[in-house]
Amino acid sequence: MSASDHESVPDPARLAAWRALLNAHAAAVGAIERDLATAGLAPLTWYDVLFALAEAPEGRLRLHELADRVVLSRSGLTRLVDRLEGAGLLFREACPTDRRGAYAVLSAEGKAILRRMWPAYARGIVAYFARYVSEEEAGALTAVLGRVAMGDTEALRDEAAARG
Amino acid sequence: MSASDHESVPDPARLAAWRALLNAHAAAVGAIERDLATAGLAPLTWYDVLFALAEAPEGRLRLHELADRVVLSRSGLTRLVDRLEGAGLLFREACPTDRRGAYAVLSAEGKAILRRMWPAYARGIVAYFARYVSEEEAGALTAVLGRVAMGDTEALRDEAAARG
DNA sequence: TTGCACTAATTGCTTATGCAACTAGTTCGG
DNA sequence: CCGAACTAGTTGCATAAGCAATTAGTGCAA
Repeated sequence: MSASDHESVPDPARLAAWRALLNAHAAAVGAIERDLATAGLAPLTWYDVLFALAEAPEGRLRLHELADRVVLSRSGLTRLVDRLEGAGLLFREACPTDRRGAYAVLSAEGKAILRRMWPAYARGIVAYFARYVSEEEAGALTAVLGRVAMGDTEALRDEAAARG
Repeated sequence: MSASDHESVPDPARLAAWRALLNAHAAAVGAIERDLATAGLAPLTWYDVLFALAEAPEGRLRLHELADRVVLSRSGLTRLVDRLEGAGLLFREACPTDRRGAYAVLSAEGKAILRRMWPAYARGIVAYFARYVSEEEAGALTAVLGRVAMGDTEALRDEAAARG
């Protein structure tokens, strides 16, 4: 490492991994998205939102929490929730303790759509991703990519800790 | 595995890996894209195209090849090339052996932009991705995700082989 | 209690992307 | 040589996503 680099340039191995991540994501997501559309089903982003709600207690989440989980900007989430609400898959509910806020609440129809989408989505995950990944590799991927996904949050916490 | 599953549902380990892939990609790409925009630089897709051209012999590639490399639809690529051509970073050139076709050719200014973007992009890759990945993990990621990225092509070849 | 800095969500605007349809050109069988 | 099937690239249309600005509400500090 030269003095001027400050570790700011990735080495070839990590760079190759980065390019592989971009290509794998684009190929797999693109293919799954196409299959879902062909089958007349909702797009992946809809599934992500409905799934996040289904996982949450009482099937409800504040909009900003939802934005974090599906990794979408606030404005993007507002409009995505608009579309889902228009389709009857969820509804907004005012937050009693904070009058600015709203919950997104999964509706019965939303749950039904979630169940209906899963088989097709699962087939896509297997056909375009899981098929190429061994059990051990899956564990490794989860560990590494989990750290990458947490990056933002972690960095913020680190900075806060350094400051405070 | 039940008889009706036909391996069409991913096991928990691979499913977790899939979700980690989605989240890691969204977080890292989003952060890098934001940093580039803040620095007044071109978006990632521009870099990808210019880079693909820079790698190709004579800095030129047929448009459909370019579409494959950057994993974009044909129409998407047409418009992306429009924007890059408008910015003077590349130009179209008619293909002498196929009058339907065109090359995208990297311009001198395109090369310059590519060089100018790299430091910022590299910093982003390190800060939001490489930082969380060890050398061995990088190798494993490249291998696994490389297979995933190749998926499409491979599947088509397999089918062709099975048919022929 | 009043004012100020902050957060939650939405909206206007701009840009990016895909599908389907189209034009143009190639290729191959008969 | 001719037409049918295919490929290259572009365009119309619809949709998705982000930033910046806006509205509304919270909470802390003097």
